[in-house]
Parts: sequence; structure tokens; C-alpha cells
Amino acid sequence: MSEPDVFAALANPTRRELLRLLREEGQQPVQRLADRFDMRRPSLSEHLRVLKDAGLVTEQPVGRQRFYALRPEPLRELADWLTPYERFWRSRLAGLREVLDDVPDE
Amino acid sequence: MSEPDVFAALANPTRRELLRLLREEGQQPVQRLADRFDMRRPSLSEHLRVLKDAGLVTEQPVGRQRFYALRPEPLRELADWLTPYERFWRSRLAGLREVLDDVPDE
DNA sequence: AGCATAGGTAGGAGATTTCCTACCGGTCAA
DNA sequence: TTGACCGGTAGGAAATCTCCTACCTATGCT
Repeated sequence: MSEPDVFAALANPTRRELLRLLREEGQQPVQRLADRFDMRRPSLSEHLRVLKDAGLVTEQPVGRQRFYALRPEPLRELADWLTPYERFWRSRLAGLREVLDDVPDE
Repeated sequence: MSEPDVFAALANPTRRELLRLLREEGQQPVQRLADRFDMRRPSLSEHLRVLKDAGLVTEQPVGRQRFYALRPEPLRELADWLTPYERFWRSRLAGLREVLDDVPDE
């Protein structure tokens, strides 16, 4: 993961919800995003800054508004990070291989 | 994500390294994992507990050892979580589509 | 039995996160 | 230009995270 701490950025549910809104509704100014949360605007600003630092959103000033938009590249990198784990769930056999000398217990 | 806080579990680099070791080398007892880290064993135990709570590893006692093994299901769920974002990086056109319907304001 | 080993729990220090209120600068409209 | 609005920064409180040392239990070995 080249971007600074994408995992940490995704660890917070508010930030994941922000990404979902930007994905489903497209780019939006801060206030319109803030309306969706039971949280003061400065806190939202902070979350947006974390997302921006992680490269997950871009910011574009338009007049006195700032539109935030999804930037998906770090998520593609996350998908790449997941790739080597795929065989563990894609192939039942591969999964079993790992757990082979298991007595089913708790 | 059904498992409790898989995202939070993945936010820590030590825990991601633990998952990588279990993926590449298969299940191992705690001490053998701890040898790979510049960290005291109780701290490692704590990380393993977080991974276990997130459903990312299983624990199997064998004598006085406990073997930890990768449990990939939550990672598959993470891949599922990523799916709706795929079109944003898979299709350049789809990405543009989002930027196009610039809603100027609320 | 006696001792060593594997690995967990207890509890605490310091860093970080996540929220808040107060405030500030920039932009638009009258 | 004055005032309202957008959204950021400052700074702090409380919670959580990440590490530590000290200690405990359980298992295996001799």
C-alpha cells in the first residue's frame, strides 16, 4: 500500500460511510455531507482530511464550497493487497490444506 | 462486514504482518510468530486476540502450544465490500461519469 | 515431585483517535 | 461594504490503542 495508511483511514465507520456517500451520490460539498451525520462539522472536516491524506478523496474548491469526490486508486491497491489471500477462500482445498491437522474443537 | 471490526483489526501493521506470515508459512505457535517481531510476547498475544475476535485467525491448542491459523472469510467479506467501488477504477468511463453530473449545490 | 517452557492476564504509561467548542479567513449577495 | 455562509484551524477532553513489566496457569520433561 503506497498511500499513507489507507487501512487506518478505513478503520473508522464514519469515514467508510463518507466513501459510500461519495460513491453512491457523486461529489458533494462538505455541508451536504455533514447533514447526513450526527456530528459537528469540524469533526467531519477532520475525517475528510484523513481520507484526503490517504488519497481516498480529492478536494475541489468551487466558490466558497469545496467539493469532495471519491478517488478509488487506493481501494484498487487494497484489492491488490487481498489478492494473495484469495486462494484461501476461492479454493476450498487450499483452505483445508492450512487447517489440515485440525481436530474440530471450539 | 459481519465480523466485529475487521477494518480496525487490519489497521495495525503488525497484525497485517501476522496475517502475511500465516498465509505464507501456514499455522504456527505463538512463540514462532513472536520470534519474527521486535516486540514482547504479551503484546503479540494481544494482537492475536484482536485478530481472533475479528475472525481473521483461529486458535488450536496442541499440548502447551497454541497454533494460530489464517481464517480468510472476513477477507472475502472485505473483497465483497470493495466490489461496488470496482467500477470506479475498472472503467475509466464510469469514473468520469461521476465527475460529470456535477451537482453545483444542494 | 520439581523445574522449564508456552502463552495468557493484570495493570499502567504514553501515544493516538475522535469528538467537542471557539474562532478565523475567504466568498458571495445586498 | 456589511453581513451571512462555507469550511477550515486551534486546542482540549475523553476514550482507545499499543506497548511494556510482572505475574499466573497449564503442560511436558526428567
